[in-house]
Amino acid sequence: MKRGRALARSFYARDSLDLAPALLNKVLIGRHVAARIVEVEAYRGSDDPGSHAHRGMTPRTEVMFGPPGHLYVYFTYGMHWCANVVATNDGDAAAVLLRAAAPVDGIELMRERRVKARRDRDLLAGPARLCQAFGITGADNGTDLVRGPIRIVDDGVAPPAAPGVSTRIGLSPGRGDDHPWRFFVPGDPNLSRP
DNA sequence: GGTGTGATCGTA
DNA sequence: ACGATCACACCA
Repeated sequence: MKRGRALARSFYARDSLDLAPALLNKVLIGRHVAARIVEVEAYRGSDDPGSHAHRGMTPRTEVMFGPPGHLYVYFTYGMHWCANVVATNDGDAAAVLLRAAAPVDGIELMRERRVKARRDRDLLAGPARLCQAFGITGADNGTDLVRGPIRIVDDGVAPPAAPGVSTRIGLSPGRGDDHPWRFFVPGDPNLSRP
């Protein structure tokens, strides 16, 4: 399932606000499926009240403070996994939440993993749905995106020249919900919100 | 299309 | 107590 050139460590080694839009239209590959990233959100550290890392490093957020190009996977609402790409923030935390993607390969396997999806556009439209379709769980926390088993590759499709930008989803008022740190491919049918 | 609600448990 | 959510019911 080789669909393009693997992203090098240097690609991830930048601020999350810079990395986030650059990840649009890249291809996430792993566990016998592949999908084009169409929606992301940037999270930062001590200066971002919406981030898990806002109050400093804990066992859960340790990976977010580590080297770039690794997965930060967290468990939420008692039942869902969500995946982030670790960026760099010079000793502070930085990561990009993968919020939605468009199926590229292995769509039948995605349907098997996402039995509750009513239609194909629901397979990857949301951070927890994306993880379910890829089989990503807490066991993948801290794994290296450069080495696998989950990778991101560039297949030649450039990020949108003018990405959609909005505030982040799911944050309580006052928790950095006014920062325009969500980026998406405008008009893509697989977005978590239309 | 939109809104409202319950599920379910690790983290702080 | 509360969540970087989802599925389903219901209304439009």
